[in-house]
Amino acid sequence: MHLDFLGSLERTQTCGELRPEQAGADVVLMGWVNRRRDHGNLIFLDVRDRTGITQVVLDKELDGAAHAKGEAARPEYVVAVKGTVRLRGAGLENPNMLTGAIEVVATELLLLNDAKTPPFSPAEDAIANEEVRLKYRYLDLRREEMQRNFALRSRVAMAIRNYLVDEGFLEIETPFMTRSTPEGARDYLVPSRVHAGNFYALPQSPQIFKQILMISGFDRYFQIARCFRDEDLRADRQPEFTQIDLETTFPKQETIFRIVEGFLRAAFATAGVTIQGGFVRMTYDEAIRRYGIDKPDMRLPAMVDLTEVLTPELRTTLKVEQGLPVIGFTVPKAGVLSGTQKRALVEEIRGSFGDCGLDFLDVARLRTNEAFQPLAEAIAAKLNAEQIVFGGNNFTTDDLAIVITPKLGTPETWNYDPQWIPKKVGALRLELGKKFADKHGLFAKTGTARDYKFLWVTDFPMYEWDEAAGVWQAAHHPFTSPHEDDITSGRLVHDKGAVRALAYDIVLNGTELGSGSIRIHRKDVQAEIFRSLGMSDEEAKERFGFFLDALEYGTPPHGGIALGLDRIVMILAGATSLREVIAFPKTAKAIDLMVDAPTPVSEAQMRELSLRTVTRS
RNA sequence: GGGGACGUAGCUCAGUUGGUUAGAGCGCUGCCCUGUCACGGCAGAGGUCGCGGGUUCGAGCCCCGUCGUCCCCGCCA
Repeated sequence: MHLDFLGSLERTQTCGELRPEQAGADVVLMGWVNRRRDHGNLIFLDVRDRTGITQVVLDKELDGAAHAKGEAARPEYVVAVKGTVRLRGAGLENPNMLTGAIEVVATELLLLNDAKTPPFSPAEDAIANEEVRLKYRYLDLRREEMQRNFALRSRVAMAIRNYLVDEGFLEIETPFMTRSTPEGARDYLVPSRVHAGNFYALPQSPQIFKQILMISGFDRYFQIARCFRDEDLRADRQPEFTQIDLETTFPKQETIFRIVEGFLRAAFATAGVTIQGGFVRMTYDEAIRRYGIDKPDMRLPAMVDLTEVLTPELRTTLKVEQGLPVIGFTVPKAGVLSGTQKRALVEEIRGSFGDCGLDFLDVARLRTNEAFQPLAEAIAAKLNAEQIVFGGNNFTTDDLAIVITPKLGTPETWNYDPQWIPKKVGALRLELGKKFADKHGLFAKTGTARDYKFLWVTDFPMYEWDEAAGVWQAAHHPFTSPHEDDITSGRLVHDKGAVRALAYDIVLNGTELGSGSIRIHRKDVQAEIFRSLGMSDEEAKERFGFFLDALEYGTPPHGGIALGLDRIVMILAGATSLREVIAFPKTAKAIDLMVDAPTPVSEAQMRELSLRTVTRS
């Protein structure tokens, strides 16, 4: 195989831009062979780069040398084409291609590089399995969909940068090698060569640094920052991920909300999406009560409390214990279920609840039984009202309604934690929502604005009770400020369970996009929080001494937020895994299949770092 | 740490009750073809049925173990 050098040839156009207006022009295109169609004395080469595909014609009669090279060309060869743009003849246009009205008649073809037959073709729509894609990531990334995802990611990041810079934010970098910060995840550690037995930690977030930057008087900081957390992966969780991290001095919650809403509108605009209307606000308590989760997916109707609807008489008929809570929800457009389908669904729901003391009645079934008609109608009316509030369609027989109530002989569990029932039912709501997604179409990635339901969840509890350890833990991180009146009222000391944090999450379609808070800026309040978490002064000093020192030198009120860039892009790309928007992601076991990391290191490297491996039992 | 799905040709998959020589489409190789665009025609190559063990006269199929990928729970403020 003879390969050509580029010589003095320069690319004049990309493969996606030629139009009829350029007919007659002499051009030079460079790219990969997407497909080759060989008709003997006439060969078509589709040449691809990231902007698109252009059809190149190699005619033996017009140019025998170019044609001969075209015979040798194979998919994924890298070529340079010198030729003339020509309008395609009548009936020969390809309306499916942006460049389909023209073709380039080659006068010279250079084979710049050959290519082994790839394990899968970047030109095909069908995608290979995840393992092969990740091993040959460079080929997978050549696919049009992936090229589009990363172009989108670049535009989104740029839109956010521009917005924040315009709002007076400074982009400042913070260290990758630092010490453990107070997030709750496991750290990735970096051994120190100079200080045997000591380790840096990779940041789980730049939390403390950005607060220090506020103390330093930078007023407004942001960073598109890489963060590292050594926890098990999910489709929406990678061990290293990117946050849009920001902090400002003298903020109200509203200040943060306005900024975030502003850059999200800008970011979505670059993807061609106009965010309609406002961002819904909801307290944590309301989110749990109505959705059973702290990140509600509002594309589905909320749960409704039917406790009052079940009158004592109905409870007797239905054998539902008096006074116990009853929760209902609907799955829109699930369709009228056959008896068999209903029985299967019943079994499935029982299975998902397991032996946990919840039972359910389904309205569709009740409707067929005259004795239960009043209940069915009451429930339907109640669910209907709820749907109208959220702009959905009216409840019809196509909609599946599920009503959950504790069983007779309920275990203690639900009684001891008032959130237990709504959380359980909320999980079922999502499960069924996914199960019938094809029917209701509410999760479809159509790109229309109404598919994006934004939500601020506010007033998270400051503390959560750690049953195992028997102590109160910070629900957010220990620099989060409580509501001012929870401090002045004394609740901070006497009623920890009721203390609300000035913490907020931004949620989109059931995904937590970001989380932030107004921080503590006073040393006395900070000390009180540490004390309330059972942390001694010595311990606080040991872990955060430098930060407590900084707090004493004129710390302004400040607060901020961090949003997952990967998740934002994932949703905008219509993808269901972060791997689709991270160029070189890791597998569920945190392995990079392309570079094959992690690996053992040499004995010499280990010795230099004063490390030895031991077998963990 | 736990649960589930998957693993058969380069890729996507089929493979019946355990029974002859494990198939298809795409891709690949060679030849033919001047208007294709998922080109077409003819011919051909290509298999450690993830790996190890077991049951059996006989295992892609059954059993045990193990590895890998994916999804979920725990975990991740």
